[in-house]
Amino acid sequence: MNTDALRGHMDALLLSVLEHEPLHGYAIIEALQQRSGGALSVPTGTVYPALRRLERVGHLTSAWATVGGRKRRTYRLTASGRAALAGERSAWQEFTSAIGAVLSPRPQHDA
Amino acid sequence: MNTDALRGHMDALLLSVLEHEPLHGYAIIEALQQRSGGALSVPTGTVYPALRRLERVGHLTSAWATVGGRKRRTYRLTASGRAALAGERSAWQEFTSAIGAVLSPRPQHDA
DNA sequence: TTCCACATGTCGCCAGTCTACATGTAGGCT
DNA sequence: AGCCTACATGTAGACTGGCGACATGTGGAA
Repeated sequence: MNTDALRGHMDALLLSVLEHEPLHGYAIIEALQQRSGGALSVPTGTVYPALRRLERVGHLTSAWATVGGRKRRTYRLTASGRAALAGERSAWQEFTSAIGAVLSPRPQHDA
Repeated sequence: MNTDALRGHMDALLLSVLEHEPLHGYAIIEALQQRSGGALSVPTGTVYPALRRLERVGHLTSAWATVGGRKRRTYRLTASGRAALAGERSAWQEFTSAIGAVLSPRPQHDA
């Protein structure tokens, strides 16, 4: 799976996966894959820039850590990020219900 | 509503709205708006090029008609378009379930 | 020493959506 | 007559953001 249809929903995904625990980029990618049952394979070229963008607008903060000799940049939700997540969730509801309403197969109208 | 998050789902919307009856561009825009309960306002600059693209790849055919002195280009689903619609529908299912799985608020894990 | 998993990052491409503009008819209202 | 709105189609160009490909480096196992 995984067309470029994710467009516009990446923020929601990233914020959601960071809701309960701070994670670093690589772990975020794995978390997305696991949570979606393997359906989502988000490439690094998408995730890292997106994380930086979310930090730039204040929805995330980051901190470096070294674990086992590996450098990680760990991201954490801010209050603003939490609010944004709530907004993304309701936007997602509206979005799916709107598209779903159009897409749902309706029986051929019979007189 | 209506961000550019429609990206990648326009084809599905257009094919779906044409499933049971041929329509012309202007009517398609109105149909999308009605079916979505007013949520979708797709601009002409999106719809007309998209229709032409779908015709180019063989999912639609078009024919001119004059109704009340107005020229209309009426689009109709082809067999290929019907197949594409089925594909779009199942892709939409997969898509929403994948994103939904990530987005759904999960309770804070407590020991 | 080779290879893979871990880990982060950038650059440039590109598809597709949107804004704004251009064009024209029909019909109602004043 | 003149104006406005709904109907109807279309294009050009800007913008956006996800993606593929590349670059870099560590730790550990074979």
